[in-house]
Amino acid sequence: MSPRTPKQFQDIREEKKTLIMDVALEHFANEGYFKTTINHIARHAGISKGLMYNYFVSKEELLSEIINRSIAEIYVYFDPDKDGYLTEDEFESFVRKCFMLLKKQRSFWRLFFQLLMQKDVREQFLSCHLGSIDSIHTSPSDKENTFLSGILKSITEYFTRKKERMLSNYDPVTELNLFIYAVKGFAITAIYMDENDDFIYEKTVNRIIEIYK
Amino acid sequence: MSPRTPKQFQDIREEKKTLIMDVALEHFANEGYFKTTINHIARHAGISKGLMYNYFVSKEELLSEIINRSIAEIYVYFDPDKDGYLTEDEFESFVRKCFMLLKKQRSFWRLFFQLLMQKDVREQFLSCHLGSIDSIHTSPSDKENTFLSGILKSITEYFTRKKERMLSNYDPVTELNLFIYAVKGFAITAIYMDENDDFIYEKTVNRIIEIYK
Amino acid sequence: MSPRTPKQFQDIREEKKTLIMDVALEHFANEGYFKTTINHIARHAGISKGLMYNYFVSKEELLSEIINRSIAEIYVYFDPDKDGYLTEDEFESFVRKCFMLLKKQRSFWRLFFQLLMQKDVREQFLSCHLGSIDSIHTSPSDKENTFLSGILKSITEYFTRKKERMLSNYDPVTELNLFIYAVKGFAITAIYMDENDDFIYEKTVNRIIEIYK
Amino acid sequence: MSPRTPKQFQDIREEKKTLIMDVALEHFANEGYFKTTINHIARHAGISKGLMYNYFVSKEELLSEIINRSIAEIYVYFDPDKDGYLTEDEFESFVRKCFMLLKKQRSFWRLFFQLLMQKDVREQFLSCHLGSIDSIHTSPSDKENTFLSGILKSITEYFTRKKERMLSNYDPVTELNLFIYAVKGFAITAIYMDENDDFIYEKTVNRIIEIYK
DNA sequence: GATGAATGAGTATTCATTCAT
DNA sequence: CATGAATGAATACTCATTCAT
Repeated sequence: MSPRTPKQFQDIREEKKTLIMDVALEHFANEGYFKTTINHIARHAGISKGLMYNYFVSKEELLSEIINRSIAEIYVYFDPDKDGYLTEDEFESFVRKCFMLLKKQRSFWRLFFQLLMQKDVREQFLSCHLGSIDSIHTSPSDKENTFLSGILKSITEYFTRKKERMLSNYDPVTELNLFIYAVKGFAITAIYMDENDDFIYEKTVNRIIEIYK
Repeated sequence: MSPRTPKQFQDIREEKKTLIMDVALEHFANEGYFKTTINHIARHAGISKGLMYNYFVSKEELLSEIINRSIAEIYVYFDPDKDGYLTEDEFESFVRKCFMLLKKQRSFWRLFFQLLMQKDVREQFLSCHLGSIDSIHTSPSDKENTFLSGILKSITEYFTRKKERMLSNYDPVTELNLFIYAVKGFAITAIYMDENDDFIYEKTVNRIIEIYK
Repeated sequence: MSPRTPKQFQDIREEKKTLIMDVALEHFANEGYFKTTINHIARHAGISKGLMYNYFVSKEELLSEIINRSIAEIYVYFDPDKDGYLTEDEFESFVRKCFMLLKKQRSFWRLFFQLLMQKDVREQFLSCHLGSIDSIHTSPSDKENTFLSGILKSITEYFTRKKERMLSNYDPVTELNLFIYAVKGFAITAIYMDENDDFIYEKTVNRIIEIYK
Repeated sequence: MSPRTPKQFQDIREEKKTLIMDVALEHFANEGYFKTTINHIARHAGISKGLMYNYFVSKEELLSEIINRSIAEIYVYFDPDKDGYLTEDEFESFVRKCFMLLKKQRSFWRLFFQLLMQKDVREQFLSCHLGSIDSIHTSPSDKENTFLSGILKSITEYFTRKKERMLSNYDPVTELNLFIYAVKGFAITAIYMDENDDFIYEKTVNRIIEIYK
């Protein structure tokens, strides 16, 4: 009979928000952001259309929050308190973490690459995160982006250092790029593979480390 | 001012169809299939909305024909009258052709990867071509697909043969996959790079050949 | 810390009701009845949406009560225990009271004229008060409305009597109307003027009295 | 069988646009801008909802165009090629024209005053026309508005000149204002009176001219 | 009393597609 | 062939109102 406490309200909100975002991510990832209707999300989340707008001001903001949540997860995962220097073992660990994240966030990466493929969408939702995750190629100017561009810098240095241990015709930039292409290529392949095919992850990550460590 | 022959009519029709498809492809690739309206395409093609439906029964079929046209181009490009055996030089030539096509059909590949990223769209438009272009990973069952899966078979054999010339721990499947990942990763990167950056194409294709030939 | 008496409860209720009505009136008047949301009012009144419905059964009734309250204020202001006869000084006093009320109830009059301008709204909320405040013109049939139509009758008589002191071509009805037009015209102008521009009130009321007394 | 000519299309468009605007004005004026739905307008205009958007980009723009059309009518009516000087006969003619317009554009004026009564609406739709039509009181700063503020200036001068022919305590500004109040007051009364009550128009305009000429 | 989560009917707007001319 | 007016189903979003706690 007594009214809910603010804490209870907070909990309900948090829980529902998470539920909606989870459902929405799944549908955005599978059916596509544009083809997924608010109606559809609401129905699958077991709530009314109106409630959606109690939690998110618009479909766009729902997408935005989903992206930010996943990006934040990545940040946490990679422990930003690194100095810039990457040892060989740290490089290996970094690569393994990338593959781990790919598995953990399959749906997000499906959504991510999907958005990446549309000019205006990419500008609206991803520009603030690109220059980092998307890799060096698409927007080399955004280097001021601190966290992941920091990682990129570390890897670049790693490849430069590696050159000294290698043959003379070794071009660190091309090698770095190829490393990124391989990871990217695996990424867009893996996000559509059978979810439980751990074997190919293992094989791929091991071979990539073997080559580029 | 004699009346046009049936042949001329046919030519005009073909020409206009091509024009529409060109304009549509450009917009589909840049703004996205769903965000591009028929109206927009018609206006940019300099024709009326109604006429569009004289040439294509629906937006979907327009997309379908665009895809088929590009796929056909690829078929022609790769000379299907090969036996299955790939020499080293033929492999190099094949890789170079892939990169060539990537440049020639930038817009198509932008569209292609965009569609690939949405489950129902991919099923509707690409399933008949996948297992081939998309690579072995996504739909390994479509092996009956004759032409490009033939190429895939050739390359698989190529990598298997290569194993015999290499170290003992060499796994031809992983190596083949990595090769595909690299090409794919470069592809989705390149389609958004500066159009005229030939340099990076050159460097990348050379290094890939160096590694995998 | 003794439990509150029923009287205290009643007072608290009354106080809160007044607060809500004050806030609502302000927003209705400024942003418009339709554009003002219950949410907005509740937030600005520092209460919850749900509580609103503890005090008012609907948005419409909230409006209704606001109107009635202001009308009641007017009733009180004009001392209904008049006989019908209006002396010149009483006429002057009446006019000054009208202008006074205009200042005191600016927000209400803004709301009032706003509602007046929409047919169905006027019928729903104002019809029971019209024929009086709105003036004789809009609904001459409502003459049974006792209080303010009584005032109107007094003024009509006043103008009729005045005719006898005036030139022969004097038409009391036209003169009365013109008097009402002037007051009305000033009203809808004044409710949007700078709140503290007393000067123009003074000048206008004096001149009107000068002319029509 | 032959296709429509551009002229025919132009005519259809013009006709339909006018139809829609006429219907919309009527409903905006009677039921209110906010309460009038696009659906309602479409149904009463005998067209589909979608077609509305073929002619007007939004409900707001529909309103905007309606206002502009009426304002333009006013401009035409008042022959802007006047010098600034107003003779007594010109003043009379001006007043009669005002009353004429009031009759001709009853619906528009109902809409106009309705919009005037809501702060944000007034700013959005009327600000560009105010300072003139709305009269001097609401936005005295907009004097740069050329056409109707020109008229206002002429009338102001007219009242100033008139002062010289009158008693010493005559204040031209107050008198001008009272004139405007009377017209305004009549206006908001007349727009809700019986449409065919010409008599009261006649009486009122004659008396106003009698007083203020 | 008091809260705000939850609902759902309603609103403006879009767009592929049809069709009379 | 060619046009663009016309349609209507679908979509994102709003908001008064209800209700469990």
